[in-house]
Amino acid sequence: MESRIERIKKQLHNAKYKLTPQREATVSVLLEHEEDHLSAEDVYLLVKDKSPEIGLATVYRTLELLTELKVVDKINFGDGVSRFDLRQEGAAHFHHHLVCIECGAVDEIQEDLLGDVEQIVEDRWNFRIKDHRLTFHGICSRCSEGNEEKESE
Amino acid sequence: MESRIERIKKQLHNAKYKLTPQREATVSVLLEHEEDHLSAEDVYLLVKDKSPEIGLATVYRTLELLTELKVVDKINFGDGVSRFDLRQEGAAHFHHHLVCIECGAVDEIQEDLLGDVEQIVEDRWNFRIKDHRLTFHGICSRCSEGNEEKESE
DNA sequence: ATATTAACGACAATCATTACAATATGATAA
DNA sequence: TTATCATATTGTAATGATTGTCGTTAATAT
Ligand SMILES: [Zn+2]
Ligand SMILES: [Zn+2]
Ligand SMILES: [Zn+2]
Ligand SMILES: [Zn+2]
Repeated sequence: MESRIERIKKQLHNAKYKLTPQREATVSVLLEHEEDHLSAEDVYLLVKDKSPEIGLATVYRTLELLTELKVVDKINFGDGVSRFDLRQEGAAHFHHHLVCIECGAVDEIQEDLLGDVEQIVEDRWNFRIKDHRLTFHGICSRCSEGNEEKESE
Repeated sequence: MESRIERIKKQLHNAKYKLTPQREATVSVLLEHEEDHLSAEDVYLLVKDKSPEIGLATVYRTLELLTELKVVDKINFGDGVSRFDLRQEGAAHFHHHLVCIECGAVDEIQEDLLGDVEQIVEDRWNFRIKDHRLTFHGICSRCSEGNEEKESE
């Protein structure tokens, strides 16, 4: 079976784009950091390790392109920077996020969970849903476990 | 019964802040545009009509303060600016949004709808939810009605 | 080899947001 | 009243993320 990067290459070709060395380096950084939520600057710094001559503008352009092709999703957690998240292969919808207001950790929820809600929205508001963004802000399991004793204060 | 602005004034006082004329002008602009989703710049321009001497920095600080007090919620629809939305009085949670990718309209969903989902997230992920952001992107009712005939093309 | 064109890299420009320094306002104490 | 202190404001400078420009490069077609 072909690799993930091969399939992304095909997606690019279908849309008449090439997988240049810079684009390949960028995609491979994203693949190596699938768990993370990197900003453009983060990606740039990581890509520079492989391809020191790459320019920041190219990274921005590549991320924009990948967003357009829905290879990545662009998301904003409210801290002034856009972050880029590889879309699960074949996933119809973007996954959800848990942002901890204590430690800043960002966890993912791959389960859809919104099926019923989306049905209601489509029906009651007559709105044709194409995409969504769902983020919960709160206290992650690690932070609340560590501080259980403080509850009684 | 006291007015909305009176109650906001009390909230400020409880937190040891004053409702200065500039803050009052800003809040009143927000009240007059409850349906809209204004950026800081938008608010600034509107407030200047009432108080031409107000500074942009003051508007930013006031919006930050109101966000802290949960009088307004700060939201980002992915177009590079933060927008500010008066929180429904007494609402436990922030309302949801429908963003039309055709015409750009932003509609609101005041219903909670997420009760079950939040219960699942709290239980399965052991995450203590404090707030959320839910936005659907798609085609609004007005845009899909107007273009029904195009479906058959 | 020459022309064409997509893609690059370096750097300038833009735009939202924040930081700063000087001034004003308002309450409190001498 | 006058001095003092804290808070809030203003205009402006600085910052930081993102986008635009432009001359160059690299791959492809003629
Ligand atoms: Zn945490
Ligand atoms: Zn994610
Ligand atoms: Zn529309
Ligand atoms: Zn709203």
